[in-house]
Amino acid sequence: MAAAIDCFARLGYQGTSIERIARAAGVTKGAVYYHFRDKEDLLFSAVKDRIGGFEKQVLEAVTVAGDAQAALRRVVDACFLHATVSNHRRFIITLMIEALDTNPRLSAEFQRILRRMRAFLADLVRRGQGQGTMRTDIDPEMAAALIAGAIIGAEVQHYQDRTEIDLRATLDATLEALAAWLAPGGATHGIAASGGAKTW
Amino acid sequence: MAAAIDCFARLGYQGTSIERIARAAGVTKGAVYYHFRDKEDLLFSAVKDRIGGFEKQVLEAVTVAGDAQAALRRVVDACFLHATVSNHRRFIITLMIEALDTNPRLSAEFQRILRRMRAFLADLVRRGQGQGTMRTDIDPEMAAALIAGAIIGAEVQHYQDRTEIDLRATLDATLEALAAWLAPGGATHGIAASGGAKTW
DNA sequence: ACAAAGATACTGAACGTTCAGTATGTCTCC
DNA sequence: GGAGACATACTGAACGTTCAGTATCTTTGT
Repeated sequence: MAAAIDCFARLGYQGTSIERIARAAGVTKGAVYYHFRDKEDLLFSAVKDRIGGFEKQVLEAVTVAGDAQAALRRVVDACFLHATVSNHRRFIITLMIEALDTNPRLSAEFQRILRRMRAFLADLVRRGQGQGTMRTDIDPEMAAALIAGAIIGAEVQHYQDRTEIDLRATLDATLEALAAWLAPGGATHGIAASGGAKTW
Repeated sequence: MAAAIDCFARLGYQGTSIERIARAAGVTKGAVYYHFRDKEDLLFSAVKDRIGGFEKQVLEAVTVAGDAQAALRRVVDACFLHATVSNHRRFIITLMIEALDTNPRLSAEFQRILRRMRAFLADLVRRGQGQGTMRTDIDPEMAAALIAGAIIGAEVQHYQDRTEIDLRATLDATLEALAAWLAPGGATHGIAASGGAKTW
């Protein structure tokens, strides 16, 4: 299944043949079909088993903390980790885009994953707003979409151009930019931020 | 070729059969092979002819202006336009990701496209810094990567979840966030919602 | 003015290959 | 010796590609 995830992440679902996965795993096609009903079963098993596990790990590793800004940093760190040591993040992005109009069921699965991610990030922003460390005139849902988008955008560019886009540096800069935007005191219109503002 | 771009953008290169393109164009497979040497030729022609045209149009539409912030807004607007009225933006993103490990030549082409885009955005930031409307302690190249990433991330999420991610609103919020980050003197200014030029 | 000659745009039917899926054989360990 | 864990050989369908043939325009010679 690790071989499958790697192949799917790099070549896409349609670009990966069962035989290729089998060879990468050091077995033959028959072995694959012994463990999985068909190609789609292998795909979904990979998504639920590994990607679901990764997602859980990321979210759980963060809910412990108190400071919203620090938690945001840890989310980004977790994404960086799973984008570099394994191919889990690229798997999600690649398959997500490929599945859009070709596999409605898988696409719905990824929709749920991204929604959970955004809901989690929105909660994080709400927490920051409650703590007074984040602007209150920003919609948490929208902030979550921007944070998720910034991470995804950084990853996509990194996968496409590893020599020009250093993922670690780009994600750090992304965090900095998000912090500057989310920091209280920069309200454009509406409610002024509450006190205790501090950059970190 | 319009039919090919639409199919490629939605189903990917490997997910699109020549016959599907032909049917979408109201002809048969033979007609496609009369105009294009092979499937890859069709793909590259589509990239160079249409996507290159879009890119040119975006860059030209912006170089006229003086205000860097307004120019940034127009870049985003152009991306929005080509993401909604045609499928050009989705074509780029979909094919870019699919090509990474499956079509080195195409991947190099997209690498050049993204690099041009970032170089252009970096120049834009440099202009803003020269005008005193943007912070000078930010690396223009890095800012360009973040801007491009934010746009790409917004688009990806929109394609994946059109009901939750409104592209126009998300891009507007992205602009606002970028403006808050890029604004000189810490966080004092945002960008006014939609509307004409603004003094900074 | 008009027909012969050729270019252009396309059709429909093949062909070769790839690949998901299946059926059956083989080995190993309890 | 039988069941689990594979390997091997094969099938059917889809797909990229080629090609002979056809219809419609365009040019040219008389």
